[in-house]
Amino acid sequence: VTASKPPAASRPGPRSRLGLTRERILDAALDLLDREGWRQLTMRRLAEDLGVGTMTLYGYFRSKDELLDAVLDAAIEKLRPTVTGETWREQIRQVMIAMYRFLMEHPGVVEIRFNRPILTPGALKVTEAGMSLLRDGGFSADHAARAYRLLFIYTFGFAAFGPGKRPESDRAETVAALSSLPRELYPALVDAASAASESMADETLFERGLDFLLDGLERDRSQGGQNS
Amino acid sequence: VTASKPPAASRPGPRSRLGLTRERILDAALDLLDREGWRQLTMRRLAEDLGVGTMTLYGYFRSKDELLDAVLDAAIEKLRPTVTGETWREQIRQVMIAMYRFLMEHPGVVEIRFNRPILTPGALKVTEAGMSLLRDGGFSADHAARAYRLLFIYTFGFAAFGPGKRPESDRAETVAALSSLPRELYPALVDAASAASESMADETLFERGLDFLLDGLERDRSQGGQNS
DNA sequence: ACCTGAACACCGTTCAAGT
DNA sequence: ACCTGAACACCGTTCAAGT
Repeated sequence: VTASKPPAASRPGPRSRLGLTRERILDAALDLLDREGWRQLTMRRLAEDLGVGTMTLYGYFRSKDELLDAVLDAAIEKLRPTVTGETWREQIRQVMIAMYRFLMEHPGVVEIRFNRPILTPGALKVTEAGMSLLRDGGFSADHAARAYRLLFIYTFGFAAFGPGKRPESDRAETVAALSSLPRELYPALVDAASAASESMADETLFERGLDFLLDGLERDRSQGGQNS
Repeated sequence: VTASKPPAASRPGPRSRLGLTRERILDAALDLLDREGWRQLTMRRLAEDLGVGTMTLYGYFRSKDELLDAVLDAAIEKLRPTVTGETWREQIRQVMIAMYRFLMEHPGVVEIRFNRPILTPGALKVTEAGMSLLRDGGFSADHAARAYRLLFIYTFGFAAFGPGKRPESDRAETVAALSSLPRELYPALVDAASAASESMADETLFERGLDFLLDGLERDRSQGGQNS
């Protein structure tokens, strides 16, 4: 939550005897997070992966919270959307799709973000980029902030609650469970479950919703400052 | 995840010597969840609140996971949207707004749902209701499933990542932190932060995005089965 | 039949000590 | 200066025992 922590540069960590650096710890942490999930990312386990004593980590990060913030920041640095579109709409669309794909590859990032807001430099950079796209596209500061927030929430929400987070086997189980429900009680659900197998790909659904939101934002924008 | 657990009726728990029932436990759990959050909801703490030994709870629920599922199910039972609209659009809109408000009042529900999908009877009932609204409105099984999923994900995502989750003091802090960033690095962000104080209310933003999605769904529907 | 304390295998973190 | 084991206050849950 604190935006005014000592930046990484001013707090390089110890001059390690073990070849340990903040960066190496963060890499190992993101690895563990992506491979085994949020629940397995413990200080003890991470230290074990690195072959050091648990408490050694506290020489590089004051607490697990600080480490998690740093993991997020380092991960987000890897999100560098290539923006080639010509209109604000194409541009922000590319940004959001890149963010969605990024979050799909790093589900742990969504989980961490879920528990607390991120105001870390890397995250701010992304927000700044998106917002300035909108400003350049003719949105007022106010309007741009709302539009970005809406798109951001949508994208994170999709990454968090959309399908595709779980492995394929889980999904098959779910479809099977739904299909076998009593049709008297859940007619619409059972029908939908049968149709679900050949349903739209997740990313396609994401993009469709995204386009709906962009349609709306575009309409609002061209009508000038609407309400509020 | 399992949809075929023994329903509550067939597993009434012990004939308590302490006046304890599944229901009383669930009430206490939801209370604790809403008041102190997901992290405080521990078996030990819950037992303490109820004035019983920790292990007593395991006579009523096989595990914490099973208890959480039951908490969710009980909570969702309280979500009974009053649907007075005449068109599918008005109807599903009312459902989603009711869901959003419900989730705002019970943030813990979002947190639990985040960690695993819910296929509990209460949750299924809500889905069934929403889906059949759409079917009645002329959506195909396939189309209705996708539309509902999109709206559901949006609503949960907004409840999870939208503002308003945290207390007002946190938000003020955030705005202050953003405003004090170096304007050279984050011009759009700083501008937006200053404008943010008089920004749109959260629920208004939620409804606006919701309407955008509904606009899109309506357009698709009247154009008949689009792609996929 | 219902309830429970002790114990086990885990957490994050403090503290005092090692080199 | 860098690293760490022991210890503390927590988890969920098993197990054996109480009534």
